Amino acid sequence: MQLAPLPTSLPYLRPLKTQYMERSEQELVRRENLRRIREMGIEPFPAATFPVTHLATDILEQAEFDDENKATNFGEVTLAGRVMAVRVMGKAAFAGLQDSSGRIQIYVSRDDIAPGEDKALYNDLFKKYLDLGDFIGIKGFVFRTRTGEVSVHVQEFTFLGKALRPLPVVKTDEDGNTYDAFSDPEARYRMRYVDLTVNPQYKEIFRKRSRLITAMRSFLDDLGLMEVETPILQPIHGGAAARPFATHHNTLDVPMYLRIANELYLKRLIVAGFDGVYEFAKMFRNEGMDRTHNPEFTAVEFYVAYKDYNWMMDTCEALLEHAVKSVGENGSTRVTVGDNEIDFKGPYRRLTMADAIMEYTGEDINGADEAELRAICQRLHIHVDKTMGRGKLIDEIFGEKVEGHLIQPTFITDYPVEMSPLTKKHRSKEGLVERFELMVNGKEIANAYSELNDPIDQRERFEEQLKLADRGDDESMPMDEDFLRALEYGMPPTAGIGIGIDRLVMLLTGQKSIQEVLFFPQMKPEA
RNA sequence: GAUUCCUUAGCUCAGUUGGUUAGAGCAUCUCACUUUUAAUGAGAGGGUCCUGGGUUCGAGCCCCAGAGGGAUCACCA
Repeated sequence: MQLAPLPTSLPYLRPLKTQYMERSEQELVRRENLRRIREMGIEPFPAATFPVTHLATDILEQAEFDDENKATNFGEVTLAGRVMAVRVMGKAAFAGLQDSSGRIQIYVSRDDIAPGEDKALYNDLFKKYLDLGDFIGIKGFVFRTRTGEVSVHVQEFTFLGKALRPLPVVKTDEDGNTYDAFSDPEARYRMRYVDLTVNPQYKEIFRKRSRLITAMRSFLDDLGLMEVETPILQPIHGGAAARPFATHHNTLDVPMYLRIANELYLKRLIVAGFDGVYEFAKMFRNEGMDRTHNPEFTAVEFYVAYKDYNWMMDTCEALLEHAVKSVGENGSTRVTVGDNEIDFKGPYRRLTMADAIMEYTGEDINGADEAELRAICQRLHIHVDKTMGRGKLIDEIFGEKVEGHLIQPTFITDYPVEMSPLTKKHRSKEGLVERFELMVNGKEIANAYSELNDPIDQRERFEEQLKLADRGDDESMPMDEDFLRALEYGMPPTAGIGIGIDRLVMLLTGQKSIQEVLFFPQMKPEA
């Protein structure tokens, strides 16, 4: 039995290189300021709750003023956040206070915060020992400056937390031009806490992501489905065609895999007698990384008994329309992606794969055998190799010539059986299965089928997959005897779907890279 | 995995044909300033030029290898 490596050799426990490096001048200054604050008898990391009453943005949006520029609809306000800019002019100063909602200007005058003889609170603490990035709390009143900027006149201020490292200082002028932006993607992704502090505009992507998931969840709840959790650590990695992450359970001394899909477990729950289940699930696939692939990604899957893929198309439309409304501007179902405006209002166009290929290439693949498909590929100048079977050839034609044209939400239906080992055979079309994918902006957003519930057919499909594995296909599905046993106990007809959350968020927020919609995208370890 | 580009101060970036002690703005430090707003004015400090080799009298710059990142392509969702 293999021994686990020593914990200190694990990359994530290795100290960052910067800990060994000499501290920069600015870091030394901040540590000295920290010491001075303690010397004044002030705790730079206080424990007590700070009673915030207002957010910056609420004041900026709602404040109304009298003739003396004092706010009429705000009394005493208490805010907390980071100091992001300071402009000291002798005995008075302006600063930018940034909280979770945005940034508001505060006005600090020496004799207001230090009314007695001792001016240390202003001269030392505020002017000298306060650094950009420090957390403070302020109490004061809302007013408008000579130049018209809504500000808070500070009467009391409280130190709430020291920043020992300098934040990048991003400045924006009155024309909206940004200077010294913290823009290096590597630094942004590795230090998302810095990124979202100095580039708060990116927070909106994650707020939309959160709203989208909340909306989908409430839709599925309203549909009567039950949210469930299924294993992430699995003894057999089933439910999709992908290479898994392998790990090992020490006590059981067995290999385990991080799930590449949760489909087979959700179907077991349909067997168990739940009429509808859903799961927002992290999936893990040990494959390439690029701007549309992260090793872990999120999908929502749901399975509903006594339904078929036609019902699922209707439901998918309704779900997406509802979800996009919750994220879009003013409840709109439309989003602008590059030069395209995409409308998620249903119904969406429904097109069989064969009809789609006919429409965009003029080639008829209905009833075409492998040799005829190869001839079509040659006419269309599509590169193929000998290992490709019928299903793969059709998939190539679709991927090369059709997919990219499908900008508005479009259901592509009726896939070749070879590509779909978990899907029920089509009720009337030989060689096809009852499957659809939803294409939006030229990319797949959802994948759904009438679920295969015939255990004998399912076993044959697994056996076909094993043959692929023997030929060297390392993405083929392994046999799952327990899943087959479950089906043998009987599963009702069921419709199931998986919707990729990350790509949907990318679409709805106009992001070209999946890294922009993940808080902590996977990166190589820092050197 | 392939191709290609990038890596210089805390941040954003210059850096000529290979040539003295590597520069700028912001940030930092000192001083002045009670309604400023990319605050301003005066002065100062701050560098593993990604790493390791090599060529050369001399390398941030040229060559080789490596690391990390971006973009494009292939596979996957």
